[in-house]
Amino acid sequence: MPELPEVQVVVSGLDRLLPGHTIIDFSFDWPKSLPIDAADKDRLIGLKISKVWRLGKVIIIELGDLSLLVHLKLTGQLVYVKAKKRFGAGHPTASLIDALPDKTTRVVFNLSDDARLFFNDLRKFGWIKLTQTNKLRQHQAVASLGPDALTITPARFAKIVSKRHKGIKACLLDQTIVAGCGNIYADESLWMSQINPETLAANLSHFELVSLAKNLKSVLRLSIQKGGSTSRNYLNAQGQPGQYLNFVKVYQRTGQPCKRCGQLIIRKVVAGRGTHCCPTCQKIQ
DNA sequence: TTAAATGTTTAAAT
DNA sequence: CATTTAAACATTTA
Repeated sequence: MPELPEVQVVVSGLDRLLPGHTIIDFSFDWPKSLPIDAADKDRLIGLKISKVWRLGKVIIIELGDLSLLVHLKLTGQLVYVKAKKRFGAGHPTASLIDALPDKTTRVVFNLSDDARLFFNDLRKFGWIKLTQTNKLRQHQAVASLGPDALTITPARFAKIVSKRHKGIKACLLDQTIVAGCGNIYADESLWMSQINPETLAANLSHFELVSLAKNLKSVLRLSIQKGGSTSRNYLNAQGQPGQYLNFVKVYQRTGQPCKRCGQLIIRKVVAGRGTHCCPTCQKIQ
């Protein structure tokens, strides 16, 4: 999925498009994508969307007293369609540009003014859950999230992370430590700060952790500015695709030269995820 | 055919 | 209790 920048891009776009629309009805063909019962379904009909925002990677569509929580996981997308206008982002598949619904469509919301919102999810890991807005932060999906990666101060990041006795990449991916970072931006920020992803967080210097936090924040901001990493088929409100993947330093550049020293980028599994790094700059082995 | 894919949760082991 | 690892979820593409 979509990490923080992609989620932020979706949220910003939808927050300009969805508020004011009422839910006329909706359907879903995969109950795990929208696990609600008939009573909950009735409660949603007729509600008006008030705003769209996020906590970590969880998208929140507020409908007054109720809210929908959306997690895109690895391959989820949200696509808004109204007449010829289309806005969507998430995993790069043809679903963002071809006719909808398609075979990855799990949920369709029919909205007022002939608008529709599609939740597509090829691998079916994503979900949409219903909660009361005033109990939002107690919902298990967001209750344990750490401070947001985009706004945490480098000093606070260093203080929190330095107490952890696990690998620094595992820390970056742990949403209870910092919320929002995922595999791409973990690799990118670790390369920028020249840190070995397997180093124990507690063994890193204060300087290194501050540097890592600064680089993580700057790469997240750059990606948001470029429309995220949905390189293929993401369309912003102006019909422009996400450009961030044109700027990656290590992610999916296995075998290509390091942009700092020329050594070939390697891939290894760290914290259970494919990890891309420069063996020289990041002192691997 | 095998590996890997922008994520999280859970069980089992250390 | 903290951490690590593997597996699970489900599907497509290289």
